[in-house]
Amino acid sequence: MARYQAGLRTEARIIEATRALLGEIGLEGTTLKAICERARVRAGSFYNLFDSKEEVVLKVVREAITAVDPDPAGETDTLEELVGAYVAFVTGQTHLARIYLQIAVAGALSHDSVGRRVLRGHEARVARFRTAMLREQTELGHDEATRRTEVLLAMLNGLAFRWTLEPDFAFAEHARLALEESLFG
Amino acid sequence: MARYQAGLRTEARIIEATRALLGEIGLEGTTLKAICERARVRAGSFYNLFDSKEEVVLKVVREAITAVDPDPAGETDTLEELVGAYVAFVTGQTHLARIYLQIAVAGALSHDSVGRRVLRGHEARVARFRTAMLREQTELGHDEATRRTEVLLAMLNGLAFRWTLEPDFAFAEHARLALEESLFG
DNA sequence: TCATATTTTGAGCATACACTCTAATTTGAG
DNA sequence: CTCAAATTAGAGTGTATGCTCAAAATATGA
Repeated sequence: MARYQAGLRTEARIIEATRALLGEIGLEGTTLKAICERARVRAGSFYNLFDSKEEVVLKVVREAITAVDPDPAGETDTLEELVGAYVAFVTGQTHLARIYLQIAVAGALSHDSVGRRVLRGHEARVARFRTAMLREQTELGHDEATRRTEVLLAMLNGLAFRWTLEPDFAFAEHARLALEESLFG
Repeated sequence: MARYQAGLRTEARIIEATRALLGEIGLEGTTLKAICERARVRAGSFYNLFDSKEEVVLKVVREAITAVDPDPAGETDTLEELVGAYVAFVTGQTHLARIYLQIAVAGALSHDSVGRRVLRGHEARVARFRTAMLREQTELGHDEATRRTEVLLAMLNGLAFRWTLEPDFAFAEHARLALEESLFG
């Protein structure tokens, strides 16, 4: 399995091309031909490195699902920091954010394992946000905190969704202000 | 253009089949073959009634986009009624709700006119929710009401999105309770 | 430099797709 | 009942897709 440098570089180019296509054009437009053209590679080279188109796509999709939860090791986050991290991800990693939203809605229907993965990621996020919320509002019960966390995350996802429709939408501002004044603070 | 009954029934079957497939399997799985099988029709019959597959799909998609804003004539709605209508749509018209979310995220990227249509629908909804909000909280300025409306709608879309991942999710309850306690009341 | 492993090529394959065409059947108004 | 119009069937077309394969080109360690 020892590999040459050329192969590793090609693999990286293919992954990058797939990520860009998924984010810019979507699942439908991410064909093998498109990936190969963007990565400047012939089909044969592609299949020397990957078993199938699905393999790269899923690799990138998993990357996107994971990336929605940045710094998963962090234990001392405040709610504000967590929201800030989410905003930073969406506005920074545009491609991955778009892929995440697409997959979560469309991919969940078709590919079952992807749907489960998205759900697991969401549940982990709920747990992390809830911990932060309970630290700041100790009077809340576990269930009540869960409920509010779900609503907060729904709001963030909804704002990301809104920003997908119109890139000029002031995503960060809406998220920040809504957090400040609402029931979540 | 006078039509026979048989043709009208077939057309309805095709539309219904397309709607079901889009809602259950998604855009990717909604092939001509699948539509024809579900509608019990051969390809020839399909093309006797529609110019292209895209025509039916767009017809159903437009239907979904419009349906997200039920009772658009209503003038005396309260915020609570508007939220209730949204919840009723999502939980009642499952197929259309799923299609709407899919299209808004994925379709908006590919088919530009669809993206614009979704955005227009959203803006109309913002206007209607804002009117209701201003009626109940007269101290709010126009901009502040717009901002809060965007957040409220983002929350509703996000909860719908969440419910897409897990049909057992208590969508209606979360929406109702969040409205009651939050900054929107 | 040589030998071997890896990578690249590009023509080509099978399949699934959206769509067409003509002949046959069914409909419904007169 | 008649007959033109509407509908249907289903084999068939062209194209795009994901993918294969054998041979050529290139990289790496000794």
